[in-house]
Amino acid sequence: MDTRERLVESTRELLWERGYVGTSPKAIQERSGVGQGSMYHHFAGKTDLALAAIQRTAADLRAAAAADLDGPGSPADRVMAYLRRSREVLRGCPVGRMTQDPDVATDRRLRQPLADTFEWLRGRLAAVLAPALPDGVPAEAIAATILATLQGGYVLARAAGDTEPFDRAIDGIQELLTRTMGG
Amino acid sequence: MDTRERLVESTRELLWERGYVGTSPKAIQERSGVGQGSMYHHFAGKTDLALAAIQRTAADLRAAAAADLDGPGSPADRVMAYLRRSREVLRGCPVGRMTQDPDVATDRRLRQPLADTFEWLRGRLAAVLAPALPDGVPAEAIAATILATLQGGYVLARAAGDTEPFDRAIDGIQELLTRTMGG
DNA sequence: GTCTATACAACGATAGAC
DNA sequence: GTCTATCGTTGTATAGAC
Repeated sequence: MDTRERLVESTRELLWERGYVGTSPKAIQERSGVGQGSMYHHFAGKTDLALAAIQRTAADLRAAAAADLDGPGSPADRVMAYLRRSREVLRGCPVGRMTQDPDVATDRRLRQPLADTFEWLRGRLAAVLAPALPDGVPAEAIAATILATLQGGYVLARAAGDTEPFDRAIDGIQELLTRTMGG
Repeated sequence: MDTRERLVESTRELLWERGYVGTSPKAIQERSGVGQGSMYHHFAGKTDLALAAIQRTAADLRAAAAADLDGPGSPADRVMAYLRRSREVLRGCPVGRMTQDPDVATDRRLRQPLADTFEWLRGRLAAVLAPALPDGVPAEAIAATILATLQGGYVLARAAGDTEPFDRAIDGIQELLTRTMGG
C-alpha cells in the first residue's frame, strides 16, 4: 500500500471511531506510519484528507448496498437481505455518524457525499420496493422509513451499549413491511 | 439565573451544537459569561459539567414525550401526536447526537442517561401501542422501530441539509402503522 | 517525497490572590 | 465565589534542508 493509500485508510478508520472534530492530523500520522512532511505533501490538510476518506467510505457503502439490493430473489427478499446484512452495529454507520459532526455538516464539500449516498440509497430502495407495495403506498416514504430505521437503530444501540435495540428495530420494520407487502 | 444554572444551560446548548469533543471549557465560559475560576469552583471539569447538562436534557426529553404519550385520544392518536410533534430537525436530537461522541459512548456515567432515556421511551411507547396492535405483533419491536425512525430521520435530514427525508420517514412509518393498527 | 524544526493558538486544568 | 496568572500538552499547520 503506498503512502497516499495508507493515509486515506487511516483517516477512514479514525473518522469512523472518533469523527472529524475528534481526529487530529497527528493521530493520522501515527496510525498510518506516515511522517508530518509526507502527509502535507500528499494532502493540503485535515479537510482535504477527510474529503478523500469520506468519499471512499460512501462509495464502499453504496457498493455493499447494491450487492444486496440487486441480488437474487423477490423484491421483498432483497430488501430483507439488505436489512439483515451483518453489520458492526456498535461502531455505528461510518457514513451516518459524520452527519453529527458540526464541521462536516456545515462544510458543503464534506457533506455532499453523505447527501448523495442517502439520496442514492433511498432511490434504489424505492425502486426495489415499488412493485411489491400495494397501490397507494408511497415507495419513497417507505424507503425513507427503512433507511431511518437502520440509522436510528445504530443510535439506539450505541446509547444502550448493546446491539439489542438495533435488532428489535429491524424486527419491527420487518414485521410492518411483511404485513404491508404480504408474505 | 444563577451562575451554576448559566453554566449548565450554556453547556447544554454547546453539546447540542458541537458535541462533547467539540465543546471546550473556554467556549462554555464565553457563552455563559462565567469566568474560569468560577466555572471550576462549581464543577470539577468538563466531564462533570457535561454530565449535569446531559442529565437535564434527557429529563426534558422524557417530559416532552410523556406529554404526548399520556395525552388525550386513542393509543394511535397519542403515538401519532408523538411522531408529529414539531421538532428542530436540522439541529438533530439533543440526546441521540451524544451517542456519536466517542468520549461519551465510552464513559459509563455520561452514557447512562442516554441509555435510560431510550429504554424508558421504548417502554412507554410499547405500553401505549400494545392494546392497539393485532395479536402476535410485538409491541416492543414496533416501539423500537418508531424510535429508530425518529432518530434516523434526524440523521438523514442532516445529511441532506433539509428536513424532507425526516418528514418522509415519518410519513412512511405512519402509513405502515396505520395499515397494521387499523385506521 | 520525506525529514526535522519551528510557530502559535487552543485545550483543559491548577494555583493562589482577593 | 470570583479573578488573574500560569502550566504542560495537543492541534494544525508552515519552512526549509535533504
